[in-house]
Amino acid sequence: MPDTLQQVLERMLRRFALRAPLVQQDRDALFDLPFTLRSLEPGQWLIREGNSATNSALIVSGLAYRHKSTIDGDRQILSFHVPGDFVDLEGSLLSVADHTVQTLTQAELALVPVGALRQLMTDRPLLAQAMWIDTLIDAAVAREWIVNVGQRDARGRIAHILCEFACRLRLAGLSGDDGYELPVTQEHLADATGLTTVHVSRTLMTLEREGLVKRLKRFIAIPDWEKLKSAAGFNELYLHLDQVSA
Amino acid sequence: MPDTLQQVLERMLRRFALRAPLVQQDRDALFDLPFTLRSLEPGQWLIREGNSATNSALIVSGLAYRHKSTIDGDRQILSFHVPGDFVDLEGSLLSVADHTVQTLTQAELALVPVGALRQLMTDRPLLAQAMWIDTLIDAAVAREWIVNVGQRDARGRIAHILCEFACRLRLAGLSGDDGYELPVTQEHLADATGLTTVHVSRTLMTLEREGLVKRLKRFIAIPDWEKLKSAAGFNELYLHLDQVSA
DNA sequence: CGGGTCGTTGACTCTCATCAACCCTCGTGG
DNA sequence: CCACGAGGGTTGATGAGAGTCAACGACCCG
Repeated sequence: MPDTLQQVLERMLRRFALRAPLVQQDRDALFDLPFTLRSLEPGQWLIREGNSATNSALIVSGLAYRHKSTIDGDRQILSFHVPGDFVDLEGSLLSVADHTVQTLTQAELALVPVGALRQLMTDRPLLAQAMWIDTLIDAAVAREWIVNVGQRDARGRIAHILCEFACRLRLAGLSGDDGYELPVTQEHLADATGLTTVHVSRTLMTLEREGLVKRLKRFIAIPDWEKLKSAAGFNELYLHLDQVSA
Repeated sequence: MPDTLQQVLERMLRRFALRAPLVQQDRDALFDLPFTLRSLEPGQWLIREGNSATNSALIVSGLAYRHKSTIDGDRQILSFHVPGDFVDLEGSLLSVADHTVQTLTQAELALVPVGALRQLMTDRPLLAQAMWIDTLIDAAVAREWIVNVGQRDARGRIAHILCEFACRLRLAGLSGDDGYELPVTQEHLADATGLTTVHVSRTLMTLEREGLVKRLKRFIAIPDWEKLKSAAGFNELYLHLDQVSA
């Protein structure tokens, strides 16, 4: 068992223990889940819209994202996922996926068969509750994204998504104090915010000129967190951090 | 026990039974949940952003909606809820609400204390799974809304939300074959779609001129379902109807 | 009858999309 | 080692879709 997998599992267990009074059997059952490690190249599919899932995936390293396409081929990104996230837990409960999940970078995944997950959910209700909360937070983030694309202008949208990345990457241990590496093209940002790549570029330039962010390739530095937060109207309540770390 | 409550409960039980092999104890436990019936005027609050919930609410009659406000006072509506929906199930699992829930019309609610719900979730894992699926569908709808505000133009957004209402109100038994009563102001539609009331008005007029909808006050008739669907790019997959009725 | 809420319409403005050119970087292969 | 091409990012010119401001009309209720 490679080191990082161990770390990710332990972090998950700590997270779950915050949410319900787990007993030793819960811990055992969680670690006894069957899984296969898989290493994927950037852009490979985990789930395809219209299919039913055979596995749920725990991200060990790398990033993934979910998206949907409209009839006329426009893509909307629905969420990004970081190491420690259980992607597509809903796949084990819903018969058919309504969206697609793809790796964003090279990634290592622990694939867990949905059958084993369902069994775990019925056998260990407290674990099920803890996992349920993962999906609830996921939903809360989705709702904040509705606000993002529905109410904020381009500057606010980009600022907001940068704030969200800052929080979530820090929690995943992928961010230093000075900033973070964001392995995402401007096209991804555009599809996540409902803007065009051209306008994302302009907006990032503006944010940079205003001193709200600094960039070095895809490394994002945030010189003044409070200023960026207020440009974004960012309120981290929706991340439910009390359910994620102590 | 008034007649409609009985109907709503039975419909809920049938829905849950689709999702997990419930046994008699599950049914009993569900019906033994303590609750208080409450009748609310339009615009009253069920949940307030920043508070923690003491009850979750099963809608017996009437409509409700969830929303969030940005710093500068813009409101984004996140979802609408119809009779039979369990609103804010997440309130029993998350410590603090990240959004507000309000009645849209006069409504009757069965309020269930979160403690009893949590107990039910641990005692009856299959019921918990069935309820979990409610929240997963809710999340799936939220993701489709991201697509709606992120990718579609005004005409598509309004057409899409009208399609969604058509499906959901029909399932709730609130729609005839000719159309449905939509007890929603254009301001609500605007806040749900990220448009202004002025533009919603214009867009509805356009849809009407095109013959895609007919209106009589707030009654919406859809002369040609296929045409409206295609104007909306509507694909009902995201509603996961197989998990809602047989 | 008067006042409030809701919806419609017009005139004007502005943000963001579109189209297009050009740049940089990096990997590949001759 | 350099040429080439692809992917990603920046910039400019122009245009369209939606926002803003304002007036007015319809309806409902006290």
